[in-house]
Amino acid sequence: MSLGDPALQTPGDTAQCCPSLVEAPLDDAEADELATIFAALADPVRCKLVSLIAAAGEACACDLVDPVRKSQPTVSHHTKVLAEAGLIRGERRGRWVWWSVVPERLAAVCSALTRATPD
Amino acid sequence: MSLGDPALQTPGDTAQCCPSLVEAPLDDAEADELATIFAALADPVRCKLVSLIAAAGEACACDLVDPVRKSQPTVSHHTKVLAEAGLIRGERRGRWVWWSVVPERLAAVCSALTRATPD
DNA sequence: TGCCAACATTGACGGATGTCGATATGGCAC
DNA sequence: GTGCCATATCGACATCCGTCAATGTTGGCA
Repeated sequence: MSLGDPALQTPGDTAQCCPSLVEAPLDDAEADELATIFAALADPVRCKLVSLIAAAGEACACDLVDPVRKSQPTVSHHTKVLAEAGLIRGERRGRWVWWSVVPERLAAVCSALTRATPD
Repeated sequence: MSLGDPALQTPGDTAQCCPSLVEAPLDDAEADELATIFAALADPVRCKLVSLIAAAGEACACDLVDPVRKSQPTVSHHTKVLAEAGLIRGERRGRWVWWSVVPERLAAVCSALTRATPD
């Protein structure tokens, strides 16, 4: 149970929406949830991976190792973190895994940042 | 030089805008810049602080310690991290410091997340 | 069946980060 | 001036996290 289970499909219980950062004070659980999502983006290698995948539409994992100049296990670790945050999604095709962004998830994070912000 | 200098005013060289995460592959500097901003939000205490300040419009530092149940030095550390990321801004009034969010900065982060995202 | 390629997992290491007590700084009131 | 209060900084500690070599697992191909 290595490739199939944890990160490849979008987790069923991960709502696309997330609590608003600016509407009302967060409780502990909401703060943890938001912090986890932001933590997934709080690494330059992972930012690069998202940008590579987003710019290409989708990207094979084997094409991500060279651009970020990290080892294959390191890249695999980072894609797992991003996938568990619901930001990217992987699909197995033969021996390869193709990654794509989850635009609704990115939009939900965006919404959490600005909802009810007084301009 | 404790209160005035580093974090209280918005740093002049911190642009409100930030590189897009999804338009094109990021170079090293852009990835570092974005990751730093997200890292500022990648802690549940800091998420709570932003939500408290945003919900109140502005908030005195002395009113932030109790809600997050952390020590005063810890809260001061977190507000400094948020201010250095340009997400909040502090203003000294007498003995107190009043914090407010920088909505343009939040909007810029939001924009980086969704710009050119195919929906 | 056996081999190989792509990807995931494990274990270990070093550096970064959250936390707090103690202390320093700055400002107001007396 | 002295004393007090709000906030920032420092130093130390424990924990978390990014990284890689080694290894495991899965899928295609001969």
